[in-house]
Amino acid sequence: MVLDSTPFHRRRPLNPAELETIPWLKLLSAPERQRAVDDLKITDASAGEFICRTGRPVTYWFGVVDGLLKMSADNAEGQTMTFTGVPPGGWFGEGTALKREVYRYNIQALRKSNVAGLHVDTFHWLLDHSIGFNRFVMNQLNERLGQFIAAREIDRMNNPDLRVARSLASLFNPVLYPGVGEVLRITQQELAYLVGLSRQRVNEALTTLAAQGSIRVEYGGLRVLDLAALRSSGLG
DNA sequence: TCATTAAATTGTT
DNA sequence: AACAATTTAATGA
Repeated sequence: MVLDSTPFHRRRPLNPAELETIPWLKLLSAPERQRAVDDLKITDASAGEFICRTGRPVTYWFGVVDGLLKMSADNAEGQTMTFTGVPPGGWFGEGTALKREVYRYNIQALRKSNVAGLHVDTFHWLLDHSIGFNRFVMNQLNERLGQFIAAREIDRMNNPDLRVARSLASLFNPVLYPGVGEVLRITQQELAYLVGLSRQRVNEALTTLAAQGSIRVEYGGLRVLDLAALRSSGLG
């Protein structure tokens, strides 16, 4: 295993199409955007590769341009607990970047992904200069708080169909993950890793949800038909 | 561009 | 966990 905590030694500038996927860029003024674009870098992460690890000092604020990442942490018993998946359009680590501390979780690529990074110094410069950026970060923190509260409920649920439904609803969150849109590119195996169920059970749950009309199962991905139903199914 | 082959993903047991 | 069926990606003419 490599000592580097990020694959960012292979970084390169972003092309225009990749810049388009970054939701907060359009909230900045021209000079602010210029500064951000000058600093932004992108890299390929192969499946299984770590973007950042627990305990490493914060160097970048990260965002998913393409692919799928997994956020997890190791507990005292040495077991890995998965918090959430991070699909395209998602930016994470702002809490840690704010405090310039160390990463409190591992971020690992579930499959070959493109990950963009903004240096933590530029992150702070934007916080000091851009109201639009501050709004974005505040909104982001608030939305994620709601997501983690929902995640606690998911953990308590014993019904696998509901677990899958709620986890999917999180991944389809248009505020946190604006790059996802109608179709989420995720295999049933990847979803199984995130939810903590077997692939067979996930397949069964997806079939049930499809029969209810809230999603459609496609090869290599899922299409959301009724996000509200995913969020509230099983509440009566 | 098309046909063939390999790889990935899904559905089922 | 293993298997067959299906879909996509890769290859090369």
